[in-house]
Amino acid sequence: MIAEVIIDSNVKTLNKTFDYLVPHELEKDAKVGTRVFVPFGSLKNLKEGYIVGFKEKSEYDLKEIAKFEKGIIPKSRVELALLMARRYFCNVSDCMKLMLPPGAIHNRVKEKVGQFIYLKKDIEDIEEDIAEKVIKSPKQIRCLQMLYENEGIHILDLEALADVDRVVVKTLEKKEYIEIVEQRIERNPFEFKEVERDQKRKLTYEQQVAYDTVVKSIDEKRFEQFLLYGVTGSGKTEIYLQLIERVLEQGKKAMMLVPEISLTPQMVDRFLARFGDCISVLHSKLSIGERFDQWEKIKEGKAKIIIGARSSIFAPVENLGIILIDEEHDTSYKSDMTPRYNAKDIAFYLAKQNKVPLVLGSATPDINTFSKAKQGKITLLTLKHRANNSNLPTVHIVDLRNELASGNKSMISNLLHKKIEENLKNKKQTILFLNRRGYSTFVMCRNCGFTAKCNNCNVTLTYHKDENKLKCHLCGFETHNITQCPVCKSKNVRYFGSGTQKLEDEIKKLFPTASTIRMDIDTVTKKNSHEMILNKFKDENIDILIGTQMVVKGHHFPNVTLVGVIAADSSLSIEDYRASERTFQILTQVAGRAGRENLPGEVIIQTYNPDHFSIEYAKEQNYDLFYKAEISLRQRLKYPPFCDIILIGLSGKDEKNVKKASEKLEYLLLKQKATNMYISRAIPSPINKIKNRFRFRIILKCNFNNSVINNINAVLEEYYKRNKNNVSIFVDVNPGNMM
DNA sequence: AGCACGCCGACT
DNA sequence: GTCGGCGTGCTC
Repeated sequence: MIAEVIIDSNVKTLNKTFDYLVPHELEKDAKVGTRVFVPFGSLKNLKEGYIVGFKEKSEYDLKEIAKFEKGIIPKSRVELALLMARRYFCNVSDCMKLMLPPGAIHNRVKEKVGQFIYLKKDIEDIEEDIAEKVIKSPKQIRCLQMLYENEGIHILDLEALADVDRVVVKTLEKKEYIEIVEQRIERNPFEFKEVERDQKRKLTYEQQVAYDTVVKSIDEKRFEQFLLYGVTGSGKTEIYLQLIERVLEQGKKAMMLVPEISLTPQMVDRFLARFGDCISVLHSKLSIGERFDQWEKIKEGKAKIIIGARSSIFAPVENLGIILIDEEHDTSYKSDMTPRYNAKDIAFYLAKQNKVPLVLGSATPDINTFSKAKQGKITLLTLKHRANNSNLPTVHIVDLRNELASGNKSMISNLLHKKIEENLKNKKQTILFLNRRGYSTFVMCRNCGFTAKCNNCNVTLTYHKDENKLKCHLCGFETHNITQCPVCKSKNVRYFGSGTQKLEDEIKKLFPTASTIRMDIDTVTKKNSHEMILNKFKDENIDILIGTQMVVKGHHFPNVTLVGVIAADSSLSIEDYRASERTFQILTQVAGRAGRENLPGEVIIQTYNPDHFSIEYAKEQNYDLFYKAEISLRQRLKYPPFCDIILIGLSGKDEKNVKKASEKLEYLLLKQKATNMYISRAIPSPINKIKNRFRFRIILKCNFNNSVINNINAVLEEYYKRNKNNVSIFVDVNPGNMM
């Protein structure tokens, strides 16, 4: 028996299978997807690898597989990994890692075991011993009596409950009244949670139509893509819940992806309330051990519903009945690390394979998705009305140019100031949104023009006032703040560009009596802290919440009636063809935070571009008009969805080497040039140095299809065959950001 | 990536 | 003679 093995390595020249003999006695353990350890070359240590196939004969002089590991990757996932490697231009082993249980890569995660206590004698016998004073110690008696009701309790819980020491329990063990048994514990992230069970809600007519359409595809066991397009509050989640219920009734499982940030306890609670603990949640806040247990629960088929962020799409779920992607426009579905996959593409593949529906939901769909819906490639299901009939908030646009002209230099316009004041008086809450953390975005010497830059990256440093430090937001570099210019020694050093810290400072000055809370990466650090801040804001009725991106999503605060967008232009000015789309989406979402129940909401958007269409249509909260304007622009400029953008990035420590490498690659690409492909020159990336690595890039514009995939793979192969240098290359298809 | 191999100059 | 520098090539 000969196994084809993929070696665990990200070295490009090793991205192929190697043949190994399977020892006779282990033939039954060898399956596609088995993790193995093999002797490789002249390496001292065994190399990790994965079996991806078998063959009868081999032209090589074969070595034997040295070690097998029990855990295997399902065959279907191995196939997926092979496809992904080709499509995302990376090594198979990079993709295979996504399919492994969490923690299986570095620190070996084990099943968690604990000591559990069982009675070894009958209760009557024990009571007799107590009566006859065979045991006298009150602590021991308390301990035993506690066990009458709680047999199988964890040792720590017993100690706490009976208020006794470890020695007491151990003594009872020695006297053979109890036994201590080692058992596996499932690390349950829902522990201590008691959620009231919730009932199915009656669907509105619109919801019912959407539900019925998807159910048809479920019942007919047929792949179909749906876009559930509905404004905030139109009841998308209720449809998800009922579709999942339908799938469960048929004995199948459901997978739902959500953006990492909206994977909040409130959302999970809603699922727990409806379905109990047959759900499995995967997200970054879980410990590796907890994630490992969730993975096992899925593998064993105990989890019927899997909810998780991007990487959960690879969870080993069998017998899928539906895949749902909530907030499908969210950028977190695209990975910006190798493998640079898009979870939506993977979901599409899996749904098709399993012949099940794929439901994408959003209030502000991705332009590409909506375009497909318009073309009929995706079935469009529209929810026009808010299920609770609450009104959309009133949106005001403030032209910051006028503000400046009238002498207001603060970050808060006169209108926003007035509205905050009113809100404070009425004891209503306010959210202020500014998508920039820190105090000032850059520090400059007014005398000679020197700006403080990162030592390792070609970017300006951000001033953080609370630590009095300058920080690099790309690599984490920190240095002390400067008050004197290091070049010309002038003391005329000034701060420019305002972040959330400065905003908080200003608010405290303008409204000294108001309570504030700030939420950005700097305040969200410890476990659950994101949630803690939001709960504090809600429960303690804090007047003003100041925050970045993360305040935008998925929460509803019944007492928030005012939302202020401090600088709507920050997302508009980025060098990305999706700048308008991002701006519209974020403004619409942030507006959705205001006035959700019976209270009318108001939104104030401050901008230097009041006439920009993404701001205008965000004011009207009119996605359809925004789409029309944006799609015609994209068509004219030939941007997605009218073509795909492939970014080939090169980086290395030696600038000359990287430049040379990028030019060689450009040459090879031009030589192999497929028809209808635009190939840019090899040029330095917009940020040409990150973490001391110089960066060059080549951009391709074309229709990304099989022949393009073959083409690029062939070019890369030729490049790697001829070049051995310290330049690393990545290929990103429709990257999440263009920097 | 690692590691061996091989070719070449320097040095006990 | 032999030690070690690095360029090249292979890993089933």
